[in-house]
Amino acid sequence: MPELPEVEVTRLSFVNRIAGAKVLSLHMGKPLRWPLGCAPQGLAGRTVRGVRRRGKYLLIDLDRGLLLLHLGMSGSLSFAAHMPAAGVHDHFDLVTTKGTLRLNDPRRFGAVVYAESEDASEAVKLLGRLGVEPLSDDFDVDRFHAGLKRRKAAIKQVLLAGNVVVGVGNIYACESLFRAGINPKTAAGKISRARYDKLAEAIRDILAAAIVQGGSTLRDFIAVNGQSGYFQQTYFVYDRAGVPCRNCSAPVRQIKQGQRSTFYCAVCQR
DNA sequence: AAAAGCCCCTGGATGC
DNA sequence: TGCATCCAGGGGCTTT
Repeated sequence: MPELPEVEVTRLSFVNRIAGAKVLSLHMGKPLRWPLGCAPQGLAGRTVRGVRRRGKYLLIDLDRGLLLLHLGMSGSLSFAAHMPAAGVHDHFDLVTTKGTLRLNDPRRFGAVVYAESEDASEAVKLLGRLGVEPLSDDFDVDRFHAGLKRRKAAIKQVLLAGNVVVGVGNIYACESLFRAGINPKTAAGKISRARYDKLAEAIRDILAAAIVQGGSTLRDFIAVNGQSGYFQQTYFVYDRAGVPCRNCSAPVRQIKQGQRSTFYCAVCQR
């Protein structure tokens, strides 16, 4: 579920509370996407230095090593000084001196992986192929445009792949392409520099606005503070199949691209 | 190298 | 009410 804004809102909600805490214990429930990659008891005594985000991954820095955490489709984190007993979908608890960080993930597409450093193979395997951060200064339109010149795949799927720009999932890909007026089926290499300008701006604006609004609330997403997001109230196309386009009133279309639903307006997006 | 398909898994919505 | 089917915020891996 969680795309970049939801992951970032999650990070912001507990980073200040967990920083400086000492790890007391670590507990795993049912298997997640990958094994943890170390003995859980081996992390006891380490200190949490901070929490960073890279794409949709959260990086929990310890005084030695780090935990890479991914929420998959249905994962959510909570942090509390007094955590209730684990439920059936709670599959990871990091118990610290300041509270417990818990991953609830019904579908278990999420992951928690330990790596000795960001350069260790376990980390490189997950982070190495990731594209540029859309909210950083590195997200440069010239490179965005140039890097996609020879790509024949549909722009929607190029965005989703995450090896050019990270963090743009199904919702924000649909919304960004609508904002930029680009048909999601257009080959990435056939889009002009001027339109990439609009697309980059749309991605930045929409992601930033979604973070400010607390992310999207879908089936599973609730931020750590228990507040749900409000971004979904401003969808223009996502999950609006057949509903009149907010801009031109033509019915929003739903198609499949690479086993994922795409929503778009055939009039506004050409 | 790039593109397309295939999975992993559970639960909610819909339809008969 | 019960049961089958479809669909869902991701993304690594395998196959073309």
